[in-house]
This record gives sequence, structure tokens and C-alpha cells, in this order.
Amino acid sequence: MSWTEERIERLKSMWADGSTASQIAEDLGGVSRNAVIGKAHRLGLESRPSPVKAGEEKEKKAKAPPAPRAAKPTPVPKPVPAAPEPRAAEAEPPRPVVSAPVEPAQGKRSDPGAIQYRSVGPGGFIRQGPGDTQAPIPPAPPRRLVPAKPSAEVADKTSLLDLNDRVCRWPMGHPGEPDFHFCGNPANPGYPYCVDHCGVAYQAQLPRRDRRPPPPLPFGGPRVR
DNA sequence: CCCTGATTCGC
DNA sequence: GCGAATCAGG
Repeated sequence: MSWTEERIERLKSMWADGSTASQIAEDLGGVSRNAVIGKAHRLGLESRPSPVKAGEEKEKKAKAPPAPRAAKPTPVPKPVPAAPEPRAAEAEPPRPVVSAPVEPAQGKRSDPGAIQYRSVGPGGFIRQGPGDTQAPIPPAPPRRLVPAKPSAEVADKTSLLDLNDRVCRWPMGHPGEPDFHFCGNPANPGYPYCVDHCGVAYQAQLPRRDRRPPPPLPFGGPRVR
């Protein structure tokens, strides 16, 4: 394969778009990712953050001394990783904290080296490790538990839990966005989408001679980011 | 080991 | 100019 004008353009746009060299190589076909990288450099394309040069900072600061390695030979059960904080800092509906590690399987209940988890009622769990000499202080239980309210953005929208075979499952927006939801209109019987979205999802098979070539993509192609 | 991009160097 | 081989970090 040679670097035709079209292929170079495709390389340029995808490179600028943030596609990896591997993705570009696969997209173009007939070239390796090395070829893509080499070409990109020869073209003078802006270099992108390299994993190798990530921390490439010379004499910026007086060489942060290597933090004294805190001895941690005991990985003990990690605390449940905190859920990523949502962008919207406010108006966060109260979430019941129930994500405590499950009690170790029934087998060795009396294992002296095991960490014990004890339910303290609706407040959650407490943990007592073998080295803990003092009794853990149970958290004060919340006054009351209220069902979590969906955020305002999706209050009246169709969520994942609302899906069934009678409603349109066409996604609206993108997963992770605060207002991500599904279409929810009555589904076209036998199809997962409503009539409108079926029109988007399915195309009638036309005779070859009647097909039109797809229009050129404006930039880089169907890559969303 | 998988991935990544950068660089080198023989062709 | 090209790209495989190699390097080196995540």
C-alpha cells in the first residue's frame, strides 16, 4: 500500500481526532501502526502524549524526593472504591450507602486472622480487623431511609430499568451523561424501537442500481468522543 | 503481556 | 520516504 492523497488525509484527520495509531492503521488497512506513526511524524503532525514521555519534565522543581515508601505488605481488603463524583456538584439525591463488602463466606467464621464484618442495621456495616484492639464505633444510623429519587434530568424519562419489549429502546444521548435515557415511545411490535427510530435503524434493501454511495464524511468519520 | 507513541536505521 | 525493530512508560 502506498500513501495516496486520500489515505494521507484520512491519517491526518484521524490523528487529529485522537485515534490511536493502531486504530488508524486498522482503518486504513495494509499498514502497520508503526507505518502510521512514522508517516505522521514525517508529515510533521503534532506529536501526541506519549506514554514514554509522559512525565518528561526536566528541572522544573527541585526533584521531589522519592516519597518514603510506606510499608504496606498487607494489602488487606481495599475499601470499596468510591464512585466517581458526578459533575453536578449540587442537587445530588441522597444515596443509601449499602456497598459494603459482603460478609466472608460461611466457611471459616471463626478464623482468628480474618476481618469481621458486622451489620449494624440500616446504617451499614462495621469492620473489625484482627489487629484492632478497640471495639469499632458503630455509625449512628440515619434517621430514616428514603427511596432514592432519580435526578431531575431523568425524572420523567425512560431509564434502563424502565425498558421492556413494549417501549422503544433507542438511546437518547450517551451513557454517563446526566440526562442519558431511552426513547420510551411505544415500540413497533416485533422491533426494539418505535416506528420513528425503526426508520433510523433499518433501511429497506434497495436494488444495487438504486443505491447511492454514502456521502463523504466531513471529518474523520463516525468517531464520537 | 497487553497497550501506547517515539526513535532509529537499513532499505 | 518508508516501516520494522526497538525502546520505554502505563
